[in-house]
Parts: sequence; structure tokens; C-alpha cells
Amino acid sequence: MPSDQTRTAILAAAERLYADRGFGDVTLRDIVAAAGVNLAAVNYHFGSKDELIAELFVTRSIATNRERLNELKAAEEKGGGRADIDAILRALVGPTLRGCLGPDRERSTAARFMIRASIESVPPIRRIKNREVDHLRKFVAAMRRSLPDRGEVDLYWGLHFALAMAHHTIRESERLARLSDGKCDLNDVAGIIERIVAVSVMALTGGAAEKKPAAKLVARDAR
Amino acid sequence: MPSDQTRTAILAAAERLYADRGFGDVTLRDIVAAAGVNLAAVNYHFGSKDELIAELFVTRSIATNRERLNELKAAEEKGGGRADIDAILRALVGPTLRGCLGPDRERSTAARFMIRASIESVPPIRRIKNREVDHLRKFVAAMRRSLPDRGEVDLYWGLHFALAMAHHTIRESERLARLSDGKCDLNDVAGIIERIVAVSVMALTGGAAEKKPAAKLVARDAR
DNA sequence: GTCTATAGAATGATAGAC
DNA sequence: GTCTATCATTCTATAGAC
Repeated sequence: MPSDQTRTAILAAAERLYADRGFGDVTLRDIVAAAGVNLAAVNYHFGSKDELIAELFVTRSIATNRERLNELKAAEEKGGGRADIDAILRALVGPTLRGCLGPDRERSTAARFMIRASIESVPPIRRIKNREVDHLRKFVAAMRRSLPDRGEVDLYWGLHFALAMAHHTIRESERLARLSDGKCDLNDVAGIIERIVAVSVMALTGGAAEKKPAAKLVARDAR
Repeated sequence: MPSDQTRTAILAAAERLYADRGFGDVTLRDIVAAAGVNLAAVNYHFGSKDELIAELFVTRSIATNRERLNELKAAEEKGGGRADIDAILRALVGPTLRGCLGPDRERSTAARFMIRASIESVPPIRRIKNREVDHLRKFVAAMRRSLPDRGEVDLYWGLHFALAMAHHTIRESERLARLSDGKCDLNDVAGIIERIVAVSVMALTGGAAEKKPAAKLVARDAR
């Protein structure tokens, strides 16, 4: 896969068109026209329309996952192997939210594409998301170290709810803005992250924001 | 629209096929074959494939919305015009969750169809969901009566997060079951509802489950 | 009014020339 | 590695039988 100008042009054109008009309304012919290449080039380079979409999505999502793990690692190192629960949750939902929300002007093509992927949830993207479980287990492990007294089931539900709020905010940002008549500021990404983290911490700790001093390091990665 | 055997057969076959195999994998030809009718009958009775999907979805979703409003009304009457916040939230997420989750054996075709609609989120269904805002305003109004001291923005976020947890649980139930290795019991619908309501109440009341005595009736439906 | 048979337009995929 | 030409399948539209 050396400097493929055609391949790159297809990827760029596809991401932009999908971001602007959604997966359902964009045909391969639209993409090749925008990229200035031949129709058959898509199948040659990617195999199928679905695989083109999959490639676009994995590229963006491994970047987000790496960011998440970096933040998680930093939080755990700072806490001597055991991160505060809010830092863990911030590492989980922060990169995704920062990547998708924010002032309209600054929304990159990549961001709009990921929003679209979150909303439309087309088959190739669902298949990739289903392989995300291993990635999430690392956060469960960190949560277990952070809240060793909490039952395991509660940890899973807490993680699940945190992701629920983050993804639903991305998916339904327009509806929330309309429902609230603009009163919910969806450009205040930092505020949204703190709101979601705060609720998730409450869900996990039962309302009392108990702050425990870092105890001895728990090295074993459970599971 | 008198006793349309053909029309009914199409609806039943379409709902079953979509529930089983998803919107992307089922063609109109599959549907008419299962229903034992002619291809053109779909366009005659519904106009297009999208309108057929829309009709299936609105039928099920007005049923859910009516159930929601009935529960809300009962809760407000019981409280003399002002319902407890947990009852309001239970009326919001209960019908949806009861309709979609539960023991596999008892999952009706309608339930599986609604899960599919929630996961795949195809254009005609998105269009209908976007008109759901007026329905949600009734819940915001009830929440305002229940928590008059809470800022309006917090109410919107609370409602938003409650819906987030409910819908995400439906959408990602399989992933949660896999992540938790079956430890999160997704057949315990009542337990899930209480979990979501509890977290939503905490999100709205700041962690302290304050229970205020019903004050004087607030009749005006704000907004 | 209700339904059938059939044709049309558009799409994703592929075979083979260059 | 790229392109032209073509295929099978899909949704949609219409003319006409019952």
C-alpha cells in the first residue's frame, strides 16, 4: 500500500460526503465523482462499500481509543496504580465527547463523520463496535482497582450508564437543543463532560462522593 | 381502509422479517414473498418502502407513548397534581424498557422490531423520532411541577440522561451482557428500571434523595 | 377500489482490456 | 493500478385486468 493517491482521494471524499449527507444518501458514484477517480477503483482498493465505511470508522476510532487509554494510564500513574473514579470516567467519555461535540465552526470532517456513524449505526460500523468489548474491559479493571468495595455488577452498570450518557448526548444533541430551546449549551464540551462524570460517579458511589485515600497498589488485573 | 387482508399481511410479514433480520437485509421482495402478495401491493398500500417502515414504527410508538402518558397522569393525580420525580421518570422509561427487554421467550415480534428500530435507526424512523419533542415537553412540565426549585436546564439534562440510559440499555443489551459475562441480568426488567430511575433521580436532586411533601397544586403547564 | 404484470432507473459489484 | 463495459439486484412507477 504505497503512496496511493487514488486510495487517499477516495477516503477523503467518502468521509466528507458521508459526514455531510449520511450513509444512506451517498452512492459510490457520488464518491468517485467527488474524488475524481473511476467507479471500479473503490472495489479494487477496498473490496466493497461496506469495507470502505469500515476503514473510515476504524481509523477514527482507534485514535479515540488510544486517547482514552493514554488518559487512563496517566490517571493511574498519578495515583500510584489506582486512579480516582472520576478520572477514569473522564478518560472514558472525554475523548469521545471532545471529538464529536464543540462549536460548529471547529467541527472537523472527522468529527462530523463520527457523529454520523453514531447516529446511523450502519452494519459495518456495528460489527466494529461489537469488537470493542476488550477495550472496555481495561476500564472495568481500572474501576475495580479504584472502587474495590463496589460489587462487580455495579461497576458494569456504571460504565454502561456513563457510555449511555456520552453517546446519547452525541446522537441526540440536536433534539436536546430543540427540546431545551437552546438552554442546554452543547458547545460547552467541558461542562458536559463534567456533568456526565458527576452523574456516573453518583451512580457508582450511591450519591456520596466519597474520596478514599489511595491504598496499597492492586496489581492483579482481574478477569 | 376496510378489511384489508393484503395490507395486514404485508404489515405482519414486514414486522416479522425486519425484527428477525434487520432493515438492511430485508427487501420488499422478501416481504411480499412471505406475505403471499404481489410486489406492487406494497407501493399501492404504503407508497414506498420507507413509508411502510414508518407505519410499522408509528403504530408501536404511539402505543408506548400512550402508556407513558397514562402512567404520568396516574402519578400526578395520585399526588394531587404534583407527582414524585421518581414516578415521573418511571413513567418515562418504564413502558419503553418493558416493551423491549425481558425474557427471550416472551419477546414478541413487536418488541424485537422496536429493538431493531432502536439499533439501526433508519431514516424514516429518525424522522418520526424527531417529532417526539412535543411528547417529551409534557414530561418536562411534570418535572418542573415536581421539582420547582431545580433550574430548568438541570431538568432537561435529567430527562436527557434518563432517556440515554434507557435507550442505550436497549441498544447495547447484548454488549453489556457480554462485557459483564452475563452478570448483569437483562431479563430483570423491573430491576433495570429501578436502577435507571435511581440514577436519574440522583442526577436531578444532586445525590440527596430529598422527598418533599406535596405542596400546593401548580396548575399551569409551563411553556 | 384492489391487485397483477411488467417496465424503468439506479445501485453495488465484477470481468477483462489496457 | 486503472478504466470501460456490463451484470444482477433493488426500489419505484404505470398500464391494465379483475
